[in-house]
Amino acid sequence: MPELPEVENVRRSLIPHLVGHTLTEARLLRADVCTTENAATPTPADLLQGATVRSIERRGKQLAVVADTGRVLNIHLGMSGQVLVRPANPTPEEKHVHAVWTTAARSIIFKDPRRFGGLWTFSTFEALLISRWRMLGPDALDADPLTWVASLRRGRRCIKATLLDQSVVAGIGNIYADEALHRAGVHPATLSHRLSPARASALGDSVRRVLAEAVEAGGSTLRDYRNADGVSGRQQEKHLVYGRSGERCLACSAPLRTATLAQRTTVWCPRCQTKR
DNA sequence: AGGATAGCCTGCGGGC
DNA sequence: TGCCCGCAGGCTATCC
Repeated sequence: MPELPEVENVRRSLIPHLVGHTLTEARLLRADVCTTENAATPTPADLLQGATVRSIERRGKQLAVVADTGRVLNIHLGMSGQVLVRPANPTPEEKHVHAVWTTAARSIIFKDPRRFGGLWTFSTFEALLISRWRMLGPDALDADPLTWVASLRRGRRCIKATLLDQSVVAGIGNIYADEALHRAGVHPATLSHRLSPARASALGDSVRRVLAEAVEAGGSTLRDYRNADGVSGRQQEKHLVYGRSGERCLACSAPLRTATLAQRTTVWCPRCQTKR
């Protein structure tokens, strides 16, 4: 569920708790959620114990906590991952907490029931860029759309699959793919190579608009998503198609259609969204 | 090599 | 009440 807007809100909410703060302790409670560069067992130092946080970066749906030592902790939330701020004093038993960091003022926990997410440690930011982030396309919000909009027209698969492909453009998940397609009037089953340059450009604009709007609304909370301070998002109230299977289109009142596309539940309006 | 598919994992809601 | 099943889905590995 956490897509670009949710991850960006986690990033922003973490900054006051982490940037400029020293991590006095880093504890890994479940070793298999964390991977190091050389596949060795992660040490507390790998997890930034003793370091001061310099910045928190994001690319697509992934975060990178950069320490003043140059070390980097890459966090991917997957489906159910959360980074949450807790009081400094010992927290009551909480399920599915896999890592805990301590600062002078707070504890920060990584919690992930479904464990589709994880942690990756790197000795430098460059090491992250040439390994895990090498397969990510440009960030859907931060990058110039000219760098990726033309790529939406490549391939023989449907445009929904292309939007979800993180190597084309990074940050779009199932929710915002459907929302952007509806806003652009593009049918999700349109073959990517059949998309006209003008429609690809319009779709790129829709992607950016819906993501920017969602960031400002604090992301979408369907069930679990919260920012690091535990605050829910409000963008789910603005969804035009996602989660509205069987209901009527808010733009034209035609019954919305639902099908599985690219192995994802896909909702669209058969009247507003066309293949050409 | 691009693209489709299976599998990972847990919680929840519906049906019986 | 309780059990079972289906569903949610980001990403990697594997296959075609």
